Amino acid sequence: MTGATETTAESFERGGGIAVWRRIADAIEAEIAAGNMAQGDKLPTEATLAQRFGVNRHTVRRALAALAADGAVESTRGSGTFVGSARIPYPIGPSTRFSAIMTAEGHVAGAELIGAETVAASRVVAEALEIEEGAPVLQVKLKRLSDGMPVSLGTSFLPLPRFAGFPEALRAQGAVTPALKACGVQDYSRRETRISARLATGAEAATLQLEAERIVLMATGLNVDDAGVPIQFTEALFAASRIELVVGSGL
Amino acid sequence: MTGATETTAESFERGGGIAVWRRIADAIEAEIAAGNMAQGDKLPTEATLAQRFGVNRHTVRRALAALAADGAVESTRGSGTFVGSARIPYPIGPSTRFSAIMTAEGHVAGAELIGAETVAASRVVAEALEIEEGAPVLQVKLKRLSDGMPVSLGTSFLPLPRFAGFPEALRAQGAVTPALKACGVQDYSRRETRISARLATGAEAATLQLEAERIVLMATGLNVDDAGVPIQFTEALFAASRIELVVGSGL
DNA sequence: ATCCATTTGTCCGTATGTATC
DNA sequence: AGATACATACGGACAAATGGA
Repeated sequence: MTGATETTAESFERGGGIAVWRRIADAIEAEIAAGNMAQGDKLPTEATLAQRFGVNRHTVRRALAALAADGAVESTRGSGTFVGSARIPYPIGPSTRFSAIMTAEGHVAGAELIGAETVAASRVVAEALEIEEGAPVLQVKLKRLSDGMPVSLGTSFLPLPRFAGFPEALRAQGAVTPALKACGVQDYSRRETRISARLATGAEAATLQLEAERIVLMATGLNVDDAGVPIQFTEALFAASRIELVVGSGL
Repeated sequence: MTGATETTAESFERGGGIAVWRRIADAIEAEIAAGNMAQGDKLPTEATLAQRFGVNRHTVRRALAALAADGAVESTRGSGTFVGSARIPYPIGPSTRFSAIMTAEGHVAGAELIGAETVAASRVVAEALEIEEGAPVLQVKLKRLSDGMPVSLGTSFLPLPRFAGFPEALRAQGAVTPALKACGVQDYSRRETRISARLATGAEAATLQLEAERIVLMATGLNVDDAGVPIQFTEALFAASRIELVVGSGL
């Protein structure tokens, strides 16, 4: 941050078209991108930055919040603000297997069943699974971990009665693929994935161990068995600061 | 918003574990998701919401900012805050042609060349294009429009001297595919795409006609010609509020 | 075309809570 | 225990854009 210090004393005045906090955010980001700061380096304190840029501490906070949203920096109360770390690549394709992906990347994969209940299929779910609206479906929520850190929060809908035994099998096996196999699905593949991005809700941020106001990538998709029959409509949430989705190649 | 009004008078007190602004954001979002409000409907004013939830106007503003980041709501100064609109699906695959996608969706496509200059290849670009670091490459920036509204902001790197005539061809043709054809590329395909999400920088927000602090989807990828030779390393930015990326099927 | 009330946008200052060191 | 540092919320002031009178 030393480079920007001297030059910015006069340049951050109010009313210059672009908001002051935005210019400060861009300045800090540029400093990081320039390679002046490495992963994990501690930024100056908010008070210091405020003095440096000649603004109120809240104006600096707004800039830091923008950078923290996508993981460029990470703030820890009582400790400080630090330069964020790189994202784990996460392949998306016809055959996406969480455990396989993570172990291939050198991480320890894990899945934790948060909840399983029978609900009536909404219009969207019914259309995807090619069943009637209102028909009973199994809603499964699970959290996926990499090295103990939650990376994804998934909500799946599976048709009943075919997958009535799925939750128990998942609990016993600890992973989705073998649990599906226990329900008679030899193999399955992803037909379509839709990717969007938004901010995490309060509950989502809590389960993903994210601070508030963090960006999540939302991937919704449909899995079909080897006969082409829809078996699972999924919505997976990824912390944008930890994950990067990879599409293509021979996946 | 009428449903939440009566029940929330007492429930938004400070110090309840989750931040007040976050609970307000979730409450408003739930109202919208419940279908009580349609696209384009006007929300109550910030002052009204503040009074309703029994908090300061700034606390409401923080909640609305979170909802505005991903397009759930849209605020206009002097006018008010409105429920946002749906996203346009954007297929990503081996053969992604912007014009074709947009016209198929019933929109009028357009591309505007923002800038073209010769730069030295960075490490990342050089690796992707399989050339030497520091070798001259053509950097092309272009804005893509759908119905006059900017939807994507792309930065491409093309090897030189092969594509020296690309900018002129693009200006003449108005679209990428024919411009590449003018450079001798009969056909090309996408080898890999990496998708991440972050907040737009000040400059990006300006060119995309986005308010500050909006989420963008970033898709970086490599295009290769029919001989498998890398011809274009691209980074495309999409406004998350306007676009939803679609992967898969027979694309 | 002008004025004016309304409404959102930006920034400052202050107070307090809470986690870390 | 105390100092430090980030998190949340309040209040005030003014700017800028809108829209109706």
